Amino acid sequence: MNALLKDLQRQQRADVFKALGHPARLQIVETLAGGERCVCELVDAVGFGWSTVSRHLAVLKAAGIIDDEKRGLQVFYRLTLPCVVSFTECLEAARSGKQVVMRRCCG
Amino acid sequence: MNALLKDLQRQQRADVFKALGHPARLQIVETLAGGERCVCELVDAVGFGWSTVSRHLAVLKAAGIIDDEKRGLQVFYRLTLPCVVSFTECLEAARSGKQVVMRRCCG
DNA sequence: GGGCTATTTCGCCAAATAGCGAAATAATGC
DNA sequence: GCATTATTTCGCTATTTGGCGAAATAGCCC
Repeated sequence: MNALLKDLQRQQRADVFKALGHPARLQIVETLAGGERCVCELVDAVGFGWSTVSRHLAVLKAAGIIDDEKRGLQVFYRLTLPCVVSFTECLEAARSGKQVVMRRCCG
Repeated sequence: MNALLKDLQRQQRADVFKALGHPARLQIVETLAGGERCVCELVDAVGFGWSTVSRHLAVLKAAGIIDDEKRGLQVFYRLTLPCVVSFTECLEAARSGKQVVMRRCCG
């Protein structure tokens, strides 16, 4: 396989990780694990200003982790990569030394 | 559960993602998936200077993703969270639309 | 169209990150 | 102890990130 293509793929995967590498964005993902939410609910959940939350959402969306849909005045966000949640559970399990079987992949 | 404790846990998980959110570090993890490597091999693999690679390794180690062991003059690094590799495969599968069952968790 | 509400974009500043090369550290062999 | 080799730490600079509030945009209702 072409090395440049591999570099590009790696960069895209790195972008996914980078997007998840911030507590506020992780909390957004956690919240969305419970189903779609409008921005107002996410602002409540993470406790930052609207503009800040909006930019965090844009980062997650650019990485392909979430998706949005406008309905009326509100924009609703939802997880497109639910395996992220399985993986965070796996990380927690690794930290606590518990044995856990990872759930199904998103693919 | 205590909210501050939750915040701390979230920060730690975010640190894991953040550590993985750089192509050079992702390439290091990929390389280590094939077994332990000394720093010189990793420098070859990622194509940056020694000091830069060393700092990337420190970031990965601080996040608990890799571990090191000094033997003689060389320092060998190895993966402590191999599920990271399963997860990146899952991400790749999600991108390409393939169905994949995620392998066992690290815990 | 005008006013209201939900959300995003912009411009700013402070802090963190990523690269480099030089200097410091550590283990080995003479 | 001194030279050599492998690696890390330090000091520097350029770039990116993350917060904010103000302004811009978009949909709805009158």
